[in-house]
Amino acid sequence: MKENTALLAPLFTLLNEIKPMCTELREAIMNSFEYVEIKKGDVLLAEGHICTNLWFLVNGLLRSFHEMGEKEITSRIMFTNHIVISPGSFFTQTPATESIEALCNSEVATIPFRSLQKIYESFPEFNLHTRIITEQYFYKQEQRLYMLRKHGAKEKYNFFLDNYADYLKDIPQKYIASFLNIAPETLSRTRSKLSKKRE
Amino acid sequence: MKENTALLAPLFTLLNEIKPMCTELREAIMNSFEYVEIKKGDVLLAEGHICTNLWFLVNGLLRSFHEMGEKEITSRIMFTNHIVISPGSFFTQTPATESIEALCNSEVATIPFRSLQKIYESFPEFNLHTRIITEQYFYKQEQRLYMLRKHGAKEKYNFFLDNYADYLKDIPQKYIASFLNIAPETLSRTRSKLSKKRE
DNA sequence: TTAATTTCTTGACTTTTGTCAACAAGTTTT
DNA sequence: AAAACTTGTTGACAAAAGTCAAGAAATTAA
Repeated sequence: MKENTALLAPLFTLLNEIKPMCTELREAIMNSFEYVEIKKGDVLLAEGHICTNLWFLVNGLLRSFHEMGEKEITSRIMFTNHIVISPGSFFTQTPATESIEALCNSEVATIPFRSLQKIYESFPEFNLHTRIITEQYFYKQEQRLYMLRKHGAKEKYNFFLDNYADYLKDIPQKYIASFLNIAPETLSRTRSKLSKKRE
Repeated sequence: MKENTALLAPLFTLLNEIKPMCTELREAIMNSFEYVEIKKGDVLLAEGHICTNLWFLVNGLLRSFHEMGEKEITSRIMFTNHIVISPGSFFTQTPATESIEALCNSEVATIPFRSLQKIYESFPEFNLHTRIITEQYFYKQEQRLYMLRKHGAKEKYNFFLDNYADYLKDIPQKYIASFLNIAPETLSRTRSKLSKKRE
């Protein structure tokens, strides 16, 4: 598990910025994570299953999605250094209403829910770190809500450009469209209008 | 401050269900809250100000909103026993991008950010409680995101009925409309169609 | 590399929702 | 209680986005 040290460095930076952790806690965390390589299209979590693991996305791109009628809605797009769970399912250990899959070959470090609970029991001070992290993700979600309330495909797509520009080429457009809650055709037209303006 | 005992009972029920708290912690919390009565239309937090307080809504109805172009968007509707903050502003103590106001005469118990931090310092175990609560609110927010992705005014309004039926009469329709991200006229028409179907 | 499959683009058309405006119904205020 | 103001309803129309379909472009598989 020594190799975890390097892979999890960004995670530990994050945690130590919140509050430096004692050696024992660091090791407990380190030893609870397992490194996994996943391929494009691999499903980390399938709808109906319990999200028993938390993933730290060491490198790559994931999306969560769920069925809406006949169509598939992309609910989140997660990139390198993201902490990934299906919130409702992980927090309460009940079946997930969404799936999570890899958009490209990715590397993740994963920790089971049970291991995380044991860490909480052994190191109550770790609750501080996860409280802060949850607050941060909470706030990001607020911003996503704000985006969905924007009227106009143009404005929604601009929000996407502002926040996900680096990953633009790696995300199929149909997923971006459903993430923005617009039809793929509408996104296509919006993009072509925007590029004409730039000429 | 004795009277706080009764007013905060629902809050303590919530906290004790997560994990029973020691007497000292209970008292520290109790003594940090201040009881305030607010009137319909009172503004608890104004856009641009820092959200320095957390409120526990003992009784009443609040909404958060922000300007979008020329219009006002209602972002949240909060009722009795809700914990109320402006997330981004409270967590990071930076100016809020939204306002919070009372939709009817309400009673709140309020605790300053600083007092809360002192409690965290004196009782690190309290992080567990707020972590769990943040997780719960996080999940509720996911459901709101799910709602906004629903197509059709009808479906959005039905979501509202499912989740806020009890408060329907106390919330002006124009606020419901902006909460659902539809024009007030559209909501009015949707409602009349629905009531015709029921005949 | 070619064939097969998937994704993206574009056009024509439909549906939904937004906008503006006038009026009705409620609330407040005086 | 009447006047002033706000909120909700309804109609006519405009704008935006969704749907269906066909073909182009790009990916993936053979």
